[in-house]
Amino acid sequence: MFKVNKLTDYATVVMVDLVSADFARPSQKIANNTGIPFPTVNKLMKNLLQAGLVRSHRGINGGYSLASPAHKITIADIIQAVEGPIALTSCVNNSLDKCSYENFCAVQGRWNRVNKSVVKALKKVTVADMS
Amino acid sequence: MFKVNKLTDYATVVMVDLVSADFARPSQKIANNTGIPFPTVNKLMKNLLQAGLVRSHRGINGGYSLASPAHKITIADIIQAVEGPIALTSCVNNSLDKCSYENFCAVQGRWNRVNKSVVKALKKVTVADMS
DNA sequence: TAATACTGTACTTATTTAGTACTATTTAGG
DNA sequence: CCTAAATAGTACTAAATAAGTACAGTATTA
Repeated sequence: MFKVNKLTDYATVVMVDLVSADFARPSQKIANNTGIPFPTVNKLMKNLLQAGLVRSHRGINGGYSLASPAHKITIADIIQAVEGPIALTSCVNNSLDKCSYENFCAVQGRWNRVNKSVVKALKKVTVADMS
Repeated sequence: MFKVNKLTDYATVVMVDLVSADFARPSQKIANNTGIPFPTVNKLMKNLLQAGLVRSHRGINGGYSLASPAHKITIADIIQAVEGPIALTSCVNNSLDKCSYENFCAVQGRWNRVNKSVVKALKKVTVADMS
């Protein structure tokens, strides 16, 4: 089936949970709020942090908070944070894979258009829309 | 990474190849034209046939041909033929999966909007556009 | 300085995808 | 009516990916 990773799904739930956080919210609290297992939340937060979607605060009273306003963070951002660049096929420009048929392929480059179109759709929906 | 199956990618290549077929074109010829392994083409054709995207003719001089004009077959059609219903997450209406968090999930139903938007984008590009 | 909470890495298991093989069935043409 | 060409259907194996878990390390604040 054509779908996003489960982790990406979880990530949107986490992000939506953080919308209501006035201060830093620890992973454990996020896990409790959302029902996502604690270790999984931990794993997720690392990705979201590296992508700059959340800010972290260590030590007592530490935790995570959104790095930008909810209406500025898009589904495309979250997918990219968790799964890396969006590339529907390996022949799309920013793909990490390499297509072995590249040299004689009849649809060479055509997927770029599809990819762009999908990314555009994913950029239209924000965390604010999801909550 | 967020991407379609390799088989879906292959399927578009096959469909594009069939655009130039005046008569039924056998799997073996399609395999030669595209570089996709023969057994894989065979597997693919079954999916495309069941979805009604191609027509088949058995026996000598048999093969496959497009069931509709190239500009009426979309990328969304091909993805659905190969991968089943498009459901970005298991909480999307037409998903075959079942979400275990459904009852208390904060983003319940919100993915439907994203899904619709993506499907719309995928319906805009046709086999004719890819060739 | 002790408790809390993030950081980073590595590992195991489960699931999905990709590729292959084989048998049955249909059809055109000699 | 028989044979060769080609699809139809099922089942299996292996490889790749995703999901979940564990644990040792580092920073911060009370």
